Amino acid sequence: MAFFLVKADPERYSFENLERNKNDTWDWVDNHQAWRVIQSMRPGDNVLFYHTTTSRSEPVIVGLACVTSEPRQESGKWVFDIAFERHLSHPVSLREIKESHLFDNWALVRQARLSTMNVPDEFIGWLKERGAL
DNA sequence: GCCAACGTTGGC
DNA sequence: GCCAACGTTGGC
Repeated sequence: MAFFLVKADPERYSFENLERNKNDTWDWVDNHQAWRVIQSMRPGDNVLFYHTTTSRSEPVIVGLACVTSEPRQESGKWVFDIAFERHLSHPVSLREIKESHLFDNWALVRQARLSTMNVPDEFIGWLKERGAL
C-alpha cells in the first residue's frame, strides 16, 4: 500500500475533526499538481496527516489515516474519502525532518505550498525507527 | 507580522 | 503567448 501525506490547517480542519467524524470526504484541494497525486490514490492506501503552522504550534505530522474510496471529481475538484486510523505516538515536526537532512529532496521540504504528496518509503522507515509510527 | 514561493490574472 | 502585478499559502 502506498503512503501519501495531506496537509490541513488545524484551525479549519484538524485531525481531531477527522477522529470525531471517523471518515470524511477530502475536498479541500484546489491545485492541479495535488490533484494528480489524488488521482493515484487507491482504497486502502495510507495517509499521513499533517498540521500546518498555527499561532500555537509548529508544523507537525500528527496521525495516520487511510483512503477509503477511489478518487473522483466533485464540482470540478478531485476528492477522495479518508478515514481516521490513529494518532502517531508522538508528533513529528517539519523542523526535525529538515534537521535530519535525509529528505531534502522531498516535496514536504522543497515545496511548502504543495498540500498533497507522495511519501518516500525511506521516510516511513525513519518514522518507525523513531517509534512515531 | 513578514516574506518567499508560487499560482492566477490581465494587459499588451 | 509573455510577463508584471497581485493574491494566497505556509514557514518562520
